[in-house]
Amino acid sequence: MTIAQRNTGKETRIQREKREVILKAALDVFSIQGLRGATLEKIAEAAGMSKPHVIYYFGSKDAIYARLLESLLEIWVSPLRDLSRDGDPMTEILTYMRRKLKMSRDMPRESKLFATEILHGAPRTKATLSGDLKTLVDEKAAIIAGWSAEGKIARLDPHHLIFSIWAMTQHYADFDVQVRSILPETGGDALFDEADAFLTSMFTRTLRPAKA
Amino acid sequence: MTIAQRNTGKETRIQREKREVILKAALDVFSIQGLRGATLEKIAEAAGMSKPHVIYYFGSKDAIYARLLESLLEIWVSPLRDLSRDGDPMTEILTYMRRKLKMSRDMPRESKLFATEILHGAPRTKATLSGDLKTLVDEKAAIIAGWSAEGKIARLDPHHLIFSIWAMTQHYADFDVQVRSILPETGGDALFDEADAFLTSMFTRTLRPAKA
DNA sequence: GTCTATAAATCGATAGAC
DNA sequence: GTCTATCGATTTATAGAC
Repeated sequence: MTIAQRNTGKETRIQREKREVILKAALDVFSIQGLRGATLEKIAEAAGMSKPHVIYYFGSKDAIYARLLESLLEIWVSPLRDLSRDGDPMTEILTYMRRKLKMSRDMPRESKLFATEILHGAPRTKATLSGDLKTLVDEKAAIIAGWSAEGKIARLDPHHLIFSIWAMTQHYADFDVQVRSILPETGGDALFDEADAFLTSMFTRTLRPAKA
Repeated sequence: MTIAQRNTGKETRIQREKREVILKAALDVFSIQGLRGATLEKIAEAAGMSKPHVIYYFGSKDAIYARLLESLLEIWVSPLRDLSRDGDPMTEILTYMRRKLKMSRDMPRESKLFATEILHGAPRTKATLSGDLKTLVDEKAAIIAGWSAEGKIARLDPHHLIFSIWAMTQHYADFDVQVRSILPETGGDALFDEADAFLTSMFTRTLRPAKA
């Protein structure tokens, strides 16, 4: 009997640490190979334990994948959640863009995992997308639309503005292989410094209200 | 013995049509399920023939996938190839963006196939990315840099400008499930009309040269 | 060329010893 | 809790009849 089956909600420190080692290893494998491309053997090897041991802690391969997605979702939307009606409009939006860009820099595997899930039709997350996520995006889009109406930023579709921030920041994580193949060798975080400068400039020009 | 093995280069009209039926079916399956998620059985079913028949025409599942990628690459970069030094800078770049957006609208499966390949590390295309594609992008980036230097468009990093066009146009194809989950029901091509308007506005403001 | 039947390999999950 | 050994299901690919 696996822990997953008889678990009553509590777990020891050892158990929690084991789970974290497995989740970390699984993220490495899933983010590059995808759900079907990843095998229990590769995950077990990356985690430094045997296949049955991995199953013992999570019950199934799908359960690991689902757990990863679930724990990722809240972190993933937190920058948008922090966008506040009370701040300076331009600062709020640029800060949101920068936080998303930093997440792409610091959590590329998480970004890829999420991208693969949506790319393949989001079978596990579709309900969340059209539920909680839509609610959050609509709420923040309304704030941005308000700023537009007040003339504090340019008039533009707030939903597509949010999409554009997602697209451009996540692009540097999801398609890093392509980006780095084309760009001259940029050591370390230089790529993201360049991206920050470019995106800051682009969104500043896009958002600046037309002269009255 | 399969056709793939004894093929000497020539093929009949019937054979070509069969291959195209299989490739079309394979694109449907691969683009949603990925390379490992797709099975020969699903491809055969979508193509209306038996599993061994599919193998008979292509030799292996991987060969179908590789062929799809290969035939996609040239079409995929053709809009960038057409960007001309001799045209009006703003028009050339906006036209490029629109052609990419139309490709996302009309060829979403191809976009997803390519996205998945790169996302998973581009094991089959990495050489092309850092070879032919890099050469092409560098060449077009130099044209854009020239326009910037002449003051015809704003000063900005031409490579990242090209990345931003890729990111934002392909986003509507690759992550359509997410986009459509969040946006109010927009029938048919309305989504892409909205995207066109938004991106035209965004890139116009970004590219407009600062007043002298 | 096209099929049914099946071989061969892979993989997720389980059994059971320790 | 952790392992080795292995089952059972899935899947790619082949054999061989027609």
